[in-house]
Amino acid sequence: MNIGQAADQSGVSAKMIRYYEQIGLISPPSRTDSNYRVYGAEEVHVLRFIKRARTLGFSVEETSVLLGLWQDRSRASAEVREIASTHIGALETKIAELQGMVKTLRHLVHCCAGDNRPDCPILDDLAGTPAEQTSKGH
Amino acid sequence: MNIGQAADQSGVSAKMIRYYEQIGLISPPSRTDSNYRVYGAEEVHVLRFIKRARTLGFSVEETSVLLGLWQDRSRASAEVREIASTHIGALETKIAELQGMVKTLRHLVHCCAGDNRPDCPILDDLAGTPAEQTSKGH
DNA sequence: CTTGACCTTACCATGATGGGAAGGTCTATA
DNA sequence: TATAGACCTTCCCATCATGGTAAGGTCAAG
Repeated sequence: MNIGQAADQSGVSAKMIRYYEQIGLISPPSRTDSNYRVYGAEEVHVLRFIKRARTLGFSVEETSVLLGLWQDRSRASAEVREIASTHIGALETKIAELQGMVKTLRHLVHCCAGDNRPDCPILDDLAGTPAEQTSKGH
Repeated sequence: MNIGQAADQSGVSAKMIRYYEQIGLISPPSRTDSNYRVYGAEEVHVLRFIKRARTLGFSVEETSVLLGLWQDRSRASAEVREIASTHIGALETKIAELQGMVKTLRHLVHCCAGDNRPDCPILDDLAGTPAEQTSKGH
């Protein structure tokens, strides 16, 4: 299987497959006489594992650890669980931050007439003119 | 005021102030004889505007537009409102994505014993062994 | 044998930020 | 006054994950 097929079957672009190989996330595959990379079902399986982990928001670094645990028969599932739990915490922090932003913006949009008058509470708030903290003092 | 004081008062690092100047987000300040950048209250005000917009998740590009609207006396507040609304939509999409990830991970962690047994549903799921879609079939 | 779709490497770009080096300047203190 | 140390300057490099492009080799079908 060439890199293009492997990309199609795994959902990882050919570009990224080469990149993952370069940074050592996956091992270099064998090559044809004409220097084409050759992949088999096992490699595609690994790539799908990577794709799934990335989709779940794990960094490449974390994915590398998970991949190592996956391929290590003597791994402790507690370790995997801990990585996942930590990751959930990070995601929730991020969600809370974004929700804070949305809340503030919603308030601002609500207060903004949206017509052609140059008086705009959104800009006033960004400029810090009224109270510096709009979402708080509501 | 030197760049260091401006950084302290605006919350934007000196490094980023120079960067914003370089990409044209802010105009070059005057300089002392010894080539030091000199900032006043107005410049700090602009920097705070930028800081606030960035904190709210606006990209530098969007911030640039908002800054232009802020400084343009004939601006339409409808335009600002639209930018903010679009931004809220993008943030909410992102939040939904992250929540999807958290949901899947939660399910996985819940199913993972967390002891030393090498059987780990998290890794199984990442590998796509069971059903490819864990968060769906619950 | 040509055409077009693939593959290879190598380099550049993104966005927003940080780090560091090499050198100039300013201020306080010994 | 000399010197130390805290600033400032520019310039270059790194991050993280990904995409693009260019120049060239290969393969399969017509």
